[in-house]
Amino acid sequence: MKDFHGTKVTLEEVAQAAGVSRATASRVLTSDPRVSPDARRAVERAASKLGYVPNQAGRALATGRSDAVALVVFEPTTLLFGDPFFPRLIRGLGDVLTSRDMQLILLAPQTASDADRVERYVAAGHVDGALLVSLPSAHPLPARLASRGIPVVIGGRPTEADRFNHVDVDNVAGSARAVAHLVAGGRRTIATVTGRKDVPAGQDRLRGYQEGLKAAGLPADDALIEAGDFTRDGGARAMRFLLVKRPQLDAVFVASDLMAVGVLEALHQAGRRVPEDVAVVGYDDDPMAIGLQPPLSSVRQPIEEMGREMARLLLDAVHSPDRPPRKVLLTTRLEVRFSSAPVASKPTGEAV
Amino acid sequence: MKDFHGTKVTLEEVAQAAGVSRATASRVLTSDPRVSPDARRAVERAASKLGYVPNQAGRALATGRSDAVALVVFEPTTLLFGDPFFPRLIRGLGDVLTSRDMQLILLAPQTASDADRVERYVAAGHVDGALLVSLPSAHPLPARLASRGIPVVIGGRPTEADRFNHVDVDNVAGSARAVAHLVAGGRRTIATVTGRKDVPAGQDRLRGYQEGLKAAGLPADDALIEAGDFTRDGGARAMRFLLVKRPQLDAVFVASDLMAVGVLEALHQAGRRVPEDVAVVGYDDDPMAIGLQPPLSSVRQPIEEMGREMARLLLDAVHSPDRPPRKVLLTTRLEVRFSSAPVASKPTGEAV
DNA sequence: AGACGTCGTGAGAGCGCTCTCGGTGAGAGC
DNA sequence: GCTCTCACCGAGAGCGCTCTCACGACGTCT
Repeated sequence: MKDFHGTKVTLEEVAQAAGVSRATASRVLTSDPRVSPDARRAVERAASKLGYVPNQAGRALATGRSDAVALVVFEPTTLLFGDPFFPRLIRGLGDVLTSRDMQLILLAPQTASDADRVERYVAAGHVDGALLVSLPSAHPLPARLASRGIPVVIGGRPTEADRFNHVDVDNVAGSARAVAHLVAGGRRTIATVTGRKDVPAGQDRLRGYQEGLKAAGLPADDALIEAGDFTRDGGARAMRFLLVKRPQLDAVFVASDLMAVGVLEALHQAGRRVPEDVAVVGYDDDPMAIGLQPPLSSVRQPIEEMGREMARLLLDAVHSPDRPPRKVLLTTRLEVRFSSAPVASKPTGEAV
Repeated sequence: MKDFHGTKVTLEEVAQAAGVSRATASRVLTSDPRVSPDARRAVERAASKLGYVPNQAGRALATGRSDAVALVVFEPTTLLFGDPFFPRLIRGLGDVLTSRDMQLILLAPQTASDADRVERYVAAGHVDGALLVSLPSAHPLPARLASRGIPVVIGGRPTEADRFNHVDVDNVAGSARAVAHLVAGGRRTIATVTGRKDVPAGQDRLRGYQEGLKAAGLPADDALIEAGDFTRDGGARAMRFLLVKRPQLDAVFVASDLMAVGVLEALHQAGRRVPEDVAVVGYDDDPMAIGLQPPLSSVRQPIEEMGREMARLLLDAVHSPDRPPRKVLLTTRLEVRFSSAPVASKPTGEAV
């Protein structure tokens, strides 16, 4: 069964060993049904005896496909590896890709020249299509790839939403839901620490917050909005500003759990109790949320599902290139924990 | 300059547009010096005008090389993405790979069948060689790949150390150094929380601890050794056991920073002050070490350098396949912080 | 002036595979 | 007994590239 050679085995040799032509051997290996059981068995035995593995380059050249897709992540590697988002996304992608025997290739361009490399890499036919995530807004790459006829799927909301396949999480609805929950818990002065305003997720979560307030009939107040940057320290800083500007606030919606850690610290330092004085809801449902003091309520995104959906969209696009771009919107779920427990004094049932 | 077509451009078309033969065009693109300036210019202009990108499959088939290497990580994706080791390793690898215009392909086999996939992937010529890290001991993959004539470099200490190229960090020396530092700080009853005994790093760090004690003339005491598992909770548990078995201990050498977090928690809960009552030194110099209470002394490994060295070894092996396996041992550095400050009462200068 | 590089070039083979096309033999249908 | 499927198979083209080889055009040396 095992091979003990150092030299490459070709299909020709397998065919010879099996006593058939190269064409028949190829048919067996591509599981073409038009082969007799005898021939099939002979080829399979010869292949396994010789330790044959089809040469990827030859196959790719003949078929025009590579059976691989690229996941292009526009994020510094340090962040990439710290962020629990990616293992979940990759698991989702893997679910559908491995079932179709396709490889996932991770590319993390760090610089502008890296991005050019990625374009060349993809255009060179290394992969059959590209999945793009955390794409800076108005980045030229998707249009470039599309102009080369390469299937593309974007994770998140792209700038020109209609031109490309994309799957997004409904950040607006998720955030509005979080605010509604705070309102239902008897909170009335609800602040927010936003994400970066230059990324769609940041924008959408802010919009959701505003819509949530409006839906509850609460007044908009710009002093209740403070910009964060998706970092822990940024969250702490924003929270300190909020406490100065609006000391009477009784709840905060934070656009990411990482920032929420900073928020909790700042509240603790300021002597505010959570959730008695101030309720906090985060976003992302980071695994650490459950371990925080107090355990953090958070909006959970269906990341695995997002991965699965992205992979499906891409495979469809590879298979039928002329299909118009599609958009998939996934819904979130609010994980309620102690950090947003209702105020004890005031009755809960006022709203919702 | 920009292209505006959806169809693939071939070298033939570039050659035609430039008014030269395919051979000359190819020479330009492979930067063969034997081309006249005129022809070179013409080809370059035609290529950029048509947005030409060489087809990888064609090139690979003709050259037998793919200009890519695989980084095979035997680790669950969740751990992979949580571990600060990998971004540092990848940065180091990238340093030398990108300078040679080679791609890094990340493979993270999760199951036994995934490992088979990896073997096939590599054997199919997708990559010119493989870098293997956190390889379970006695895993068959390196031998399998080697028998196929595929260059391999292992990160860490492989089971059959002499058969394969590998680069390792001197865990023994690093651990011994940490113990020496504790001794120099006036500590005399030094415990250790080990890593997993089934991985080389765990074994070596324990050995370094033992050698450090012996070098200082301190007695070996098995009750001062408690097995951890490289997790935070495992560290806390091990520390609690140690406190029961040897309440008089005045220092702990912990085989990883993550476990050290648990150790610090357990010590805090037990009412021991760090470093006044118990000094602690960790391993890995995780970025969080500096943010702990108190800031954690830790053994820093030259991970980036390890990556660079691995890449160099692999490229050498790709270039000259018959070279015998080489071994590179890298040294560590001890980052001294407050968690291992010397005891105030006893004078420091007793040893070293 | 002839012999001998050197330089730039094109023709063409060949890398390992898939896939179309045409052919062969066995069985079904008349 | 003849044709007509139909299942199976082999020959061979061709995917896009690199690289060897041979060749013409110069320059140089004797």
